[in-house]
Amino acid sequence: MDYDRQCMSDRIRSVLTARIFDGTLKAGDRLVELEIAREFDTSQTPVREAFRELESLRLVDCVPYRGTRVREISEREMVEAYTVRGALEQLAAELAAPLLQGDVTEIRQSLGLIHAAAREGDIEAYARHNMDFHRAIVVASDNEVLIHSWERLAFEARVRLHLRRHNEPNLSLRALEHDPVVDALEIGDGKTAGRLLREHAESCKHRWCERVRDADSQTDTNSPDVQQMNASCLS
Amino acid sequence: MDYDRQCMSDRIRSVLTARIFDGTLKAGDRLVELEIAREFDTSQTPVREAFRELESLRLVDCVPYRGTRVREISEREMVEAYTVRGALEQLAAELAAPLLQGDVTEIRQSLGLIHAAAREGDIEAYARHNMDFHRAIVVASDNEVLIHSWERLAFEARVRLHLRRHNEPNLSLRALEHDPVVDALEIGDGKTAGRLLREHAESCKHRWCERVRDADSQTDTNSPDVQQMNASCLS
DNA sequence: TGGCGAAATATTATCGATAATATTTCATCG
DNA sequence: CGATGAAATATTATCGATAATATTTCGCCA
Repeated sequence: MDYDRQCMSDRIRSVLTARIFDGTLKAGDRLVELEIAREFDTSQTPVREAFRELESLRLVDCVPYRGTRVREISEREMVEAYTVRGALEQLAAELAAPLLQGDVTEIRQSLGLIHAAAREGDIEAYARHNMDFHRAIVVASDNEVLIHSWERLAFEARVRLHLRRHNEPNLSLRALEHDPVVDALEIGDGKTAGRLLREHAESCKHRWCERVRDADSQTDTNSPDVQQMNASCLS
Repeated sequence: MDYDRQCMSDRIRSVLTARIFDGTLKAGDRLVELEIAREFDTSQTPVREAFRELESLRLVDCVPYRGTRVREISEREMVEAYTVRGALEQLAAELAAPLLQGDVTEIRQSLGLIHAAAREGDIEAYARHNMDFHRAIVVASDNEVLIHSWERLAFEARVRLHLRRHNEPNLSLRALEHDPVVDALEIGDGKTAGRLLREHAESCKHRWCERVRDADSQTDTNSPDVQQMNASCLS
């Protein structure tokens, strides 16, 4: 049997997800069912199903009889997500440390790629490898529910949003925060690794807040709205 | 405008959710689209949309061209969920404590109802008020992302499953674990409240594990499969 | 008797059309 | 002019039917 079978609705969902992640679809953009149906040369039905899934991933908002739009990610939600992420990754590190038994080769490999991307100033690559790094730790916890909860934060979108906000002045400096985490995991010290990861999340959050404040004060007179800000970030 | 508008698919979703929670639909049960469509006197389309939402709530499993079933909740997943729940509620307490400013009236009210239900041996009421208690703390964190992550654990189903596993020998004793949490919150000690909540989740997890072990050793010869176990628990 | 494969059956995935609802346009009136 | 509301338009929600796929039944043969 063909288990890789893909329904039309699944294809549509992945394409739309990718577009939201890569910024082709910006926060607030309207998604019209028949338009997308035409694009995929299909009927309305699979498009609607795709929308429902995107909605439960919190990537879009559906309002009955009024349509579907790419969800705004408010500054507040961003901060909240960092907080939750910190707690989940702390737990992940604590669970992962005894399971890894000192074998952090995979995680250290991601770390190497992070540093390389930082040196070259490649923001896209940095974001990707950064996600891989954090995901590797979460997956190492071997707790499916935790992995699922973490994935649902859809941090990928948020990380890219974050890095594009302004050109990160010092990507390499930021990358260095990851090193002691791996060192702690290697010697099986989950508590320390967890604490460091949580602090890392907090420091990312604070950097984000500072930037938003800076950006707001610059454009204070004519554009104080978060909605606009997010739209431009994702583009 | 009528913002309470309910689509057919939403109605179907809520009814099916309720049936899964209250045990009318048991783990493993098949859900046939046209059967449900007939029952609600509607077409297949809204039923399918409802299924998609239930799937993203992890209440059912959909396999392309093979149908939809109520999801099994394995023993392992149960344990994993307790672990994640502990971490999320710990964070919630830490965030909530400074915001509550000593006002724990609502939380203490839930606690009273928990004790009352425990005294009367009313398992349904205990489960309900227990959820209200924990939710009240999570909501008090005022972190939407955290609240959402916690709700998604769909702990309601799991708590009922847990309590019905066998008649809880001492509901009142168990209820007492909640009291020091509220005391800590009242004096603004979020760290302690959080630690206690996490320990509470751990102790629930361990009680659960012991029971599963007991039940397994009893029926060891003819029914060692978790699948069957969960099915009967939900009934 | 038991395994194999083709028809029969059951069910899901998708379609094209229509009903229900929201939004826009625009003529009318004060 | 600006407000108002009815028609026109756009879009979503649902329908009934069909195509695609999986499962079952059952006759056939070794």
